[in-house]
Amino acid sequence: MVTERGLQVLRAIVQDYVDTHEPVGSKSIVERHAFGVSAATIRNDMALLEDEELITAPHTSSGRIPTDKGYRVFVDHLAALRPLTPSQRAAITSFLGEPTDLDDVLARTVRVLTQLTGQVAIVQYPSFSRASVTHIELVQLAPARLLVILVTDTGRVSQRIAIVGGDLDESDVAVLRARLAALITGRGVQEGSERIDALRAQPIAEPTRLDNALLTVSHVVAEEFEEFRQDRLVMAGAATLARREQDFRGSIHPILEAIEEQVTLLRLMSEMASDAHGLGASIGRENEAFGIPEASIVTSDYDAGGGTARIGVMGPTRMDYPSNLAAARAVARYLSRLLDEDETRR
Amino acid sequence: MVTERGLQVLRAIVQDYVDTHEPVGSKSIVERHAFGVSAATIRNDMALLEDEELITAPHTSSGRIPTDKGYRVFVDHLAALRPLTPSQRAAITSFLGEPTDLDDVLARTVRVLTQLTGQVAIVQYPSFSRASVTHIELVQLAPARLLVILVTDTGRVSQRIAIVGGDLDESDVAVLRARLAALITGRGVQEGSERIDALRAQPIAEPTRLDNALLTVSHVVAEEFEEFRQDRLVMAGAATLARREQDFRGSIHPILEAIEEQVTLLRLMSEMASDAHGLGASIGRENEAFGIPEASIVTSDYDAGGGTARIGVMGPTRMDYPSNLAAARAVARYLSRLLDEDETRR
DNA sequence: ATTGGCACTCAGGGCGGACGAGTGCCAGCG
DNA sequence: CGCTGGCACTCGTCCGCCCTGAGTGCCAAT
Repeated sequence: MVTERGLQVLRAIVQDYVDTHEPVGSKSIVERHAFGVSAATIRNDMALLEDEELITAPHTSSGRIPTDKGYRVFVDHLAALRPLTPSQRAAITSFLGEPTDLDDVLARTVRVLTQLTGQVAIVQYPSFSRASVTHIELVQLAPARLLVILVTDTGRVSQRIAIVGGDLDESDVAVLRARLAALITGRGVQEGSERIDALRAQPIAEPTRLDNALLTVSHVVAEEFEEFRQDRLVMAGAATLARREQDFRGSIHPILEAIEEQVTLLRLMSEMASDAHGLGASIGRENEAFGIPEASIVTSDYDAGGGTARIGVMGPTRMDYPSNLAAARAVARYLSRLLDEDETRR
Repeated sequence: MVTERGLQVLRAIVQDYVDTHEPVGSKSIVERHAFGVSAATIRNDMALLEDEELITAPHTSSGRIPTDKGYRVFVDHLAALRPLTPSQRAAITSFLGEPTDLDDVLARTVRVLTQLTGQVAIVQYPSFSRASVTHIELVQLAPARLLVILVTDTGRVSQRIAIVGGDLDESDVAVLRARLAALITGRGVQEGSERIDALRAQPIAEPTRLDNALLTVSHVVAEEFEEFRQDRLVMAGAATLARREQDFRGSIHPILEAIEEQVTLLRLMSEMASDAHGLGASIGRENEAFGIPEASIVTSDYDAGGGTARIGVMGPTRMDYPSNLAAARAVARYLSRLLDEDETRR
């Protein structure tokens, strides 16, 4: 059984290892931490920790490094979030500045988060599945080309081009616009999407030119709804990975792949659990199914327009969890407040 | 003076070095290439090439590697583009498939290019500075919030939110829309931008509520014009860099930085010269001012809506120039054709 | 101009010993 | 019973050494 002091030893090992990037020996622990016991005692504790697979020795006569399980115990029970420095807080406020639109806010957010942590930062877009459509607009670009614009109450705008079969005139477009508006404005994404699908499924005996156009456009609208339903990510800080090359034992290739793929990370971010404070962590091998078994991600939930989404930090398993969690939480809080103001002002 | 055979030796060195990633010795040259002379003769030629700083020896008794200058001579005088294999050609057509809008086409393009070359691919958006505005649309999201949408004849759509001082009703929005439309539809980006600036500079003695709103909105329009004037890039294949880590002597950090910065690469891509065939290359230290002295970029121009833009491939100085140039050219040609069809069909 | 020969250089690999950080274990102590 | 100092042991790392081999530059001969 691991004693209370044993856990403190684990904490010390995690902290020192993250600090120095070198296996931690019993002697250096008694030097750097005031345990009030001798190195031999620490060694006994370490033997127990090793039995529990919380730490491991890279080779027989070397210090110990935490296992993934050790990190897990550390973040769950031992980590006290490291409060941000005043200058870090200042950085958040000044960086985020005056927001214009959602894209802009999130772009700034991801930059401030990578700047604070020195790691790859990830920001999940608020889920739009609960959003509702406030406007649909058709703009005729050419006789047979319509720009289809959807706007939701969460501030997201999406546009897509529809190429209809035959040429339309202005009144045709007006008719289409009115019909679609009646169908989906004020509806939630889910409901709107269903109504569009129903419309498209409905067989028409002798479709007019306009019916065909309506079908084409509603196909495009369905695609846009599909896009709404998919969450999106914005990321920054990939360049910081190069500095941490040797932290990823294999190579940074899987990480860069994951960044480029997005979809994988999206799933990972969505599936992670978060605690009562909205914080979460997924450590090392826990991410194996996502192709990045040597990376950890810490996340913090934030509120956005009724729903909730996540921001996170991705780095080597051997990252500084307390600092990164604290940074994510601070930025998430600020972001929630910002979006809330935005909401009320709207 | 470097002889004709000397240049052939340079070509052999470049080819073999790119192939093997190891310094090339005189003996291996006579083995792999049918020069019909002895190794000693090749050595004499190599000594001359070294005098001209076209090749260099990493250490006293080792084979030679090309210098940046050597690569330059190679691409300018010695490189015959390596034709694509049929399966590569097939990949281009099948990947690009049926285009929907510009964003989509370019996203596919960049993916096919990174897939063909195994390097980082870069696609420059067509320049919109010669484009003209076909539509301006205002959508009222909230009493004091307008979504301002601009559409150009090159198919680009931009949207931005304007927050006006006071609340507006529907007729107010209609007035604004009409005034702005009269001002800029049909105008080129340059001219439209000037007219907007003129409007904003015009002093108004007693501005009405609507005048103020017009000013705010036109400010947003000016920002959108500014965005049009800035070119954009889309990139892919960053993950391939990890495989090539040791090719970049220092680290891949500067490359990742450049990818994340975009602005630098944009300038680099814009400033590069291209030859009569629309091909260009910027090699190693020639990119020093852009922070990536160990990378090369090869580009090919493509035609898009009257103007011309570039696609390119970025990789280590020691890249396979003939293949990459050929791939860029093939994709650029296909892209030009695609956009041309698109244009005529519009 | 080309070539075969030859002495020379030097990076890289393998080997062995010294070093030292760190461990496990044990007997003794409070 | 937990803690401690001591001690033998392990093993990775560093350093110097030598050897090998690829490759060079130079030169005299053709």
